[in-house]
Amino acid sequence: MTDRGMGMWIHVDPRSPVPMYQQIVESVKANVAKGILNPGDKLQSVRELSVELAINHNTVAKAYRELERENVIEVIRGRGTFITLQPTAPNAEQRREEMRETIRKLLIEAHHLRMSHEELWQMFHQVMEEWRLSRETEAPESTEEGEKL
Amino acid sequence: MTDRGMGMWIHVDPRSPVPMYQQIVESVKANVAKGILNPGDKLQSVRELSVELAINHNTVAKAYRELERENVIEVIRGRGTFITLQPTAPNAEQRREEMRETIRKLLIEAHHLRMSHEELWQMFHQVMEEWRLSRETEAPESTEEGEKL
Amino acid sequence: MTDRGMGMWIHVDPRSPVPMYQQIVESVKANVAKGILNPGDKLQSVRELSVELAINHNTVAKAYRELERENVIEVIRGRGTFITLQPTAPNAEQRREEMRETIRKLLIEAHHLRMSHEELWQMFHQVMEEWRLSRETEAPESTEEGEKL
Amino acid sequence: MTDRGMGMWIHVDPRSPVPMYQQIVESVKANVAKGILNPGDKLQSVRELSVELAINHNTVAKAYRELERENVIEVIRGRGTFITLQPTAPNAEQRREEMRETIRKLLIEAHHLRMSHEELWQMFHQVMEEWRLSRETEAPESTEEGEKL
DNA sequence: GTGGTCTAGACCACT
DNA sequence: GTGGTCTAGACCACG
Repeated sequence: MTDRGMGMWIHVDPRSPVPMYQQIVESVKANVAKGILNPGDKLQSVRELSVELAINHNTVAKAYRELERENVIEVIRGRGTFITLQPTAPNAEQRREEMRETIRKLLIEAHHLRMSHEELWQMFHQVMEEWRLSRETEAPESTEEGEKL
Repeated sequence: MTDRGMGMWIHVDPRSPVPMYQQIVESVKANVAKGILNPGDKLQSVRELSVELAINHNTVAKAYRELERENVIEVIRGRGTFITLQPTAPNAEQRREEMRETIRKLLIEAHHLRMSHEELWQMFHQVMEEWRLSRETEAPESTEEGEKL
Repeated sequence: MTDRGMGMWIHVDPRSPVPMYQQIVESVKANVAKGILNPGDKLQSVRELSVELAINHNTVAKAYRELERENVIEVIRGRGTFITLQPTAPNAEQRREEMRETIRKLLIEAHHLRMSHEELWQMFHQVMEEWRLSRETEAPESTEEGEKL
Repeated sequence: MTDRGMGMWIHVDPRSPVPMYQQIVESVKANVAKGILNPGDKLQSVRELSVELAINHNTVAKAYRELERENVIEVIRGRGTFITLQPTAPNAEQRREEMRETIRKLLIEAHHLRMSHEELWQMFHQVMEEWRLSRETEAPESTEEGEKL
């Protein structure tokens, strides 16, 4: 977005209880979902990203391996790592059930925060709108920078 | 719902990666949200519950401590533990923000599962309906069993 | 089978081109298939096995994680690692296709070793018989030693 | 099978975890086993094949070296590379033992996929039949195209 | 006690 | 240059 083309979009908080490798996984997936990272885009190498984030390369490698398992990225030997061209999500049904479970937890949390279903509904709506807007703003029409698959 | 009045509604899975104390916390909160547990209802003592679930009492104690911190239950010394009569949720604004963050993660996951926003919307709707129904079914009009505050 | 009940059945060759963590994975799966390790049996802890094999604990941990992903073992927090009671193999269809591919490679290799299909057939038969025999010999009727789930 | 006589039968996937040079080796051996390539047939030169596959020529050279080591092909200086006329497989006994080991691994995998020995047996049978059929279909009675040794 | 995460630094195979 | 594996040793959360 700013100086390096692809490289500015991941932040990791070492003090967070969520493991750093997982923060990386989530960051990459978020960037894909937002259209900041598109199929065929090249990611930084494990070592590059580890330097950028000032963390160990093993931690980045672990994140990349997990992303590969989820079919979000693919590794081309000796060339680097790229966003998968034809993504397919493994375990789709199981993951949908996990999403439902997450929604149930939101309902529980809403109850404890004394939010009505109406308010929760509005929150859904609002976040989805924000998301839609940010997608339109941040996603480049066509990336002219950065190597491609 | 069966033999003990209150006590049958918690299941804990030691195989789950989510810590057992947190499973208990979530179970209790779910029961409150569903109306199975109501303000003033008495909970089992730490020892009772630990026997019931066949787990270490420290684990149950940790869960109760967390629930107390969240103002879901209150301990009356010498009498026992009860669902808070006038619940107030601490850190409300922060927790609402966490809910928004959770919704954002759902949007990301939906993208990777190639779900449209329509479909996600339907999933929200469906889960909320199920929830409403189960509330009406499971929640006793008035609990006749079990000690009250 | 000799001194420690469960603990003698894994060997790992650090000079092999196949990664040590994968050798462990294969060893465990072989032991399960042979009936040496049965559902509910406890495995050595990550640290114990790493000492036994004189390798780093991270390597063992990686193997155990992979085995857990394949539903061969399950971790019970704070208690240890056990052979899954109700195993289910994920990605079954894909793995069957990989098996077919392996068989095709055997056909190719047989051709280059100038083996007739008849001879290959005999090799299959022979190995399966050996296997059946070793299962009957090595599998304990009931394990009296070692902790159980 | 189409335009170049010999040259269209190798596909290499840079995404695969198996090294590209080894994919080439396996491709060539598969073509020989299927009768698509026959003793005396000429292979493309290293440069030609590297252009065709759009990969580095060192990778192709490495594959050819491995094939030569296995006595599948032979290089005639100044004339080119040919399928060996009188193939002899080095390390035959060791390779047969590796085949047995592969079969053992299939037995283990079958167990974990909850396949009976019957089913595995059927899989063997089925793949061998498919193979036989494809041999009869694809193998030219006599190759009329392409240079010969 | 259990497994999970992380670091620092090494070596290797592949392209 | 790429990612993959391994070691040695540390810290943490959980039960």
